[in-house]
Amino acid sequence: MSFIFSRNFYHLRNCLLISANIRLLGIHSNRCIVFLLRTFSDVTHRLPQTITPHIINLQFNISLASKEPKISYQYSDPIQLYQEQKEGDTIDQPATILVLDLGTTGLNSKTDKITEIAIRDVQGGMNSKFYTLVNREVTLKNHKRNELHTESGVPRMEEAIPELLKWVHSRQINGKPVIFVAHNGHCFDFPFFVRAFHEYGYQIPENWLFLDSLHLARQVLHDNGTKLKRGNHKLKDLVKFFNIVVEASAQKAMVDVNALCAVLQQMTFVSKLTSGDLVERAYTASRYSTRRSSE
DNA sequence: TGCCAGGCCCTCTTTAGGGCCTT
Repeated sequence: MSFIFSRNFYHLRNCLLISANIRLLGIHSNRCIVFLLRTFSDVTHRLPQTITPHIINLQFNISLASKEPKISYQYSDPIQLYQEQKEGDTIDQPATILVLDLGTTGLNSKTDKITEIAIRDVQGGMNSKFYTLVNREVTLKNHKRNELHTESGVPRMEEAIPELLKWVHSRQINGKPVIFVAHNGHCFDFPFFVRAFHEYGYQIPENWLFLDSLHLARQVLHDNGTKLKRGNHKLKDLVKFFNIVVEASAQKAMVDVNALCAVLQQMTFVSKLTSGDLVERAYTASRYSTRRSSE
């Protein structure tokens, strides 16, 4: 039992949420018992060896009272984008595609603050989702969300950026570009994102690219002769247009990320856009930092 | 519901105005 958990305990917990507790339900001395496992030492010291063959269930409890940073790395299913493949070809992934959504205190990237970061790698798999609340010092209008947001476990932006850099690097394919996709990203998410990096002395890596799915939708869905009218390219409109079912979640920004992943998938198939085409349509961070330096 | 900022895009443009879209 210890051997199994020594290899998997933290990995298992991190896949769920860094502040998650693991409950093990088993049979011991002919009685049903529950063990709450917070650390590996709980496994080695508190768990009776006799329970080993009688584990009947594992439960995962998300603890909101934890003092640990609340950055979560979660599993997601892969999103298959359109891939032009001829017989005998091997599939070449030209870039890592990360769908991004930010929560903020308002619309002005110069004066408002990021409060929530949600990113999903369309490749899917273990740790393919990055989610965190940030800037616990700011106050949200929504009282219930503000209670979660101001907890001590919520990292400051300068604490979250190094974790974000490490995570993106872990998703990168052999130094190939990373494309961040966001809806109305040109005017909203990307200026906030780039400005936050500069504010804390971080440079956006040169091979990070940015693609606005609103811009893309207006171009490709119009070119494709769809009946989507001008003024109907909100994320909700696209979700409805493609008959996508959106799952609810307490992680508000991740709901939109999941929706945009599905929308992006549909758009690439409707317009036969490969990942390589997305790379060609993406911009560098200088597009969003030029305005800042000229102020 | 409308406001907030601002880049994009469309229309009636040519010089500009206004709606879209994001929290």
